[in-house]
Amino acid sequence: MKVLCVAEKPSIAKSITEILSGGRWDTRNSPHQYIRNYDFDYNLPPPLGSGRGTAFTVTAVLGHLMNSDFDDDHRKWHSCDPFTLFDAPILTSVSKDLKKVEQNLVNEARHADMLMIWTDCDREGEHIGSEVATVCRKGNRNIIVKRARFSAIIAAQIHKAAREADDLDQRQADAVEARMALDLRIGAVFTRFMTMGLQVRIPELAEQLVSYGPCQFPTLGFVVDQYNRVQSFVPETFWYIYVGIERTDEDGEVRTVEFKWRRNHLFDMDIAAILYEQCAINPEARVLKVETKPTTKWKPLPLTTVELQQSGSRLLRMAPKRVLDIAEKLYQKGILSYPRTETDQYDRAFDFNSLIQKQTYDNQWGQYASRLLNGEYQRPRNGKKNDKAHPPIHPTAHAGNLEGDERRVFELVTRRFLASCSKNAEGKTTTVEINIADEFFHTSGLVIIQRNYLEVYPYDKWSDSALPDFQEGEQFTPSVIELKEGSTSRPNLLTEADLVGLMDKNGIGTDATIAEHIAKIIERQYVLEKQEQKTKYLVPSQLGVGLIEGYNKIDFDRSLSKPHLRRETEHRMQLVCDGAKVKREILDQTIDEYKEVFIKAKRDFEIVIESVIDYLHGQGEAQEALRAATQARRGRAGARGARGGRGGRGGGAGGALPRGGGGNEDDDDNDGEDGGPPRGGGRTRASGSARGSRGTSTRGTGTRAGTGSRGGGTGNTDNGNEYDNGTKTCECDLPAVSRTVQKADSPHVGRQFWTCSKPQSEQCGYFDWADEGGNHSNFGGGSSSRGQPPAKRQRPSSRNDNPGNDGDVRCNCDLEARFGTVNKEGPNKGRQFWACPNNPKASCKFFQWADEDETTAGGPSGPSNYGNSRNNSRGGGGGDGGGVGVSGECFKCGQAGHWSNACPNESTSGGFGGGGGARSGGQAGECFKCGEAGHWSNSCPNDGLGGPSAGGGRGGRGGGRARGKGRGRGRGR
DNA sequence: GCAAGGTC
Repeated sequence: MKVLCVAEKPSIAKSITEILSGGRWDTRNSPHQYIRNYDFDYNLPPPLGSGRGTAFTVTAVLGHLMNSDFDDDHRKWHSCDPFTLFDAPILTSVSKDLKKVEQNLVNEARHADMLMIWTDCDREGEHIGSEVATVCRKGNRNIIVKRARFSAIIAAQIHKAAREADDLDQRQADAVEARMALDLRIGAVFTRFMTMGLQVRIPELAEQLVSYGPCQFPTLGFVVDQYNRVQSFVPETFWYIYVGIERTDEDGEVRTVEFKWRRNHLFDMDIAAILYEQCAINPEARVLKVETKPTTKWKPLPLTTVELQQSGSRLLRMAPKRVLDIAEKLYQKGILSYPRTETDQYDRAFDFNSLIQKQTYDNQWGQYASRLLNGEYQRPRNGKKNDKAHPPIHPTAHAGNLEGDERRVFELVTRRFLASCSKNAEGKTTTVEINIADEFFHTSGLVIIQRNYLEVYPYDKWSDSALPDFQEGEQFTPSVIELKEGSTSRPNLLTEADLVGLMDKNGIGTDATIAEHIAKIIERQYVLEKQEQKTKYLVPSQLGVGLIEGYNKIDFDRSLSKPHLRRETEHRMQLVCDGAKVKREILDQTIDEYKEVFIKAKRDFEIVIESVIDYLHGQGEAQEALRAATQARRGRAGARGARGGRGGRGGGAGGALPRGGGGNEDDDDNDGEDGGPPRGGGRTRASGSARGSRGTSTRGTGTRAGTGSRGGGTGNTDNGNEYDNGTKTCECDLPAVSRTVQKADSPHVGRQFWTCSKPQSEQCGYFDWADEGGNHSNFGGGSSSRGQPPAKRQRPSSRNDNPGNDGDVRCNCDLEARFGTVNKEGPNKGRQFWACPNNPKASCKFFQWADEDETTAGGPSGPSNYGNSRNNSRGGGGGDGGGVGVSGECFKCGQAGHWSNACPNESTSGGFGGGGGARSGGQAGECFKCGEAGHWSNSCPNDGLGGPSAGGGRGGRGGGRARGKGRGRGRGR
């Protein structure tokens, strides 16, 4: 009996060998330079083995073995109409550079009785496993194929996986096959169509590749959206009372202590002026409270791939892709752990000691490492993510001879590791509250008691700001009382770190591919990098904005530039994994939908062309602004013009985009270097001193929150901006505010969190820790109900805005149900419910009242304890207080549980479904250059006659959908 | 000349 084990990568093959062999094995080279074959005996008990020594060989592949492409008739760009690629044959073969890997498998399988597949336990791994099986059967038709499932490289699990190996899960492999086919077909169809369509019409683009991909386009969409947000921002003036007092501090130096107004600032100048006058007339201040509390600055969480890319980009100012590439190199050198991990918690048995020991030799952090070993060590915090395959990224050796960027990445990872093994920083915050003429003001100071992790982690800033002495009851007259004017400030463009966060949250790409997608849209010149002071921002190019704006003008049901289409694909893959659908069904359905999108895009492509031309050459305000925004870089790129590769770095020449703001890595308000994109448009900027202009509005108090996000909370996510852009939004759909835990006896004192901005009595109960990434949707976890091992490559299959749903209420799609409250006037107003989180088309229609026994609902699961945890986490009842709330009712009938376009109470049929019919549609067969049928553009007899007749509305699916647009985007100037 | 997902 001989067993051939195949892992997804050489490192895992080695780990498995070390465990199963008990440390004694022989090793042989394979035909491939990176792959070795390990031989040893293992006691594999019945039924799989005989219990006696079984000959084991462990080897590996290097990820996917096969690649797919179209057949010869369709591979060449001008050989066919792009539309035919929706249905053209796809050939799958072993990639050229992996032939030696294939050869090794065939050789080894020849002598084996059983193939045991040890690929990673996720969908992609299952598919790689099926490829391995296919190849091994070439060498041995009768080989028995088994699948070992393990969720961590831990001895007990690995032995168990070997003994209990079962079968490959064809459903998961099918789901991946569907994804591959869809990505190839859709990418090729749209890329060829756009490239050829734009090339013949726009001379500057004559050699430009204009690609479309289901990940790259939403990525570009994020950049354009934020650019538009910046452009459409209108600053608002506000007024506030400034109070300052000069005091002598402990060192005998006179300094001004500034007090903040409890009302923060007012947008109504008249009211502010009245309140100011009262203070000016009666300026005596009285100290109401002096309170000193311990405060903590939390050490960073263990490092994931996404975090590494974000913090590398932000702190080291390197492109995320470069950070990851370097980490990969360091991994191959054996000094960093595996750099692609979603895990931010360490296993219990993790050996911190010896790893810290290795760092004691460093001349920068060596001493600190020694101190950790001598008693200052504290176990790292646990994050919420665990891919069950790899630990957080950490140094595995000391490397004193690195240079340049390798050195910087290694230093970041190592300092982060040591910081995570340290104690939190501790300090004391003193808050002083005073009142002047019934207005309240406060100030606070910080005294750091123990820097702890900060000593080794200079990337986090926390500085002393001790206050002079104040006594409760003390009275004094401030040195300054002024009415000052300020204005809300423009949001920033996205940084690469912001974009990584957005993509991660919206399920675009995986931890390993996110950086590549960003690099791709830069390479395609959809996006430019713009250096402003220390920070590099992403500006969409004229081409990028032209494309996105052009497509946005076409009335698609699902925008090509938003994340929803990709999410839908993910969801359908899950349906295949769960057995609810078969591969063919989702392929047919998705391809039909994309055909429809394509037909529409083709029919209206003139709109896109004009949009691109407009942004390249037009004279409008928006066009000028964009030109100015990209000008600085163009100048640097010199004579290379629009095409010419990526410009280098360098000092930005300003450009027209106002304000960049410094990097936010130094932001003391942000615990750590994580954090999403700029928070809406709400930052405020003070300027000037007392001034007498008069306003007329009668706004209330508080910071204006700028553009916010997430549409109106009424559900249908087909259009608008309703992806997660990192701005925290509470259940009232208002921008959440950041606060700090103040209770001295709380274990979380000093920790920051997000909460509802309303007064306490009206709060919706929204809550989110600021240092936990703030993503309250459950990213994967047990992805399927069928008990598969957890996946390494997890991703969200849908959004869920309920902070309390920890997964115990699931809909029929096996997604975490969405929690909502009926807001519509009627008998059910205020009642809470669970519903399928999916968009209407894919919804399983699951619905369940939160206050009813779940057996009355159509739901499959829903343990009966859903009420407790939910209500607790939402702040213990108290009513929603008439806020906008999470609404989930149909527009037409007012009932919850479905959207208006799937309203069962609607008499008209609605016009969904569609399907079929459009396949021919008269779309195939015309030349791109002249629009005539019967020849392709490369042999166009009418060449040189001008543009194609892109319009015409030929064929296509008639019978349009009776669906309102309601897009409401635009610039809002 | 297209995509996205693995991996060295």
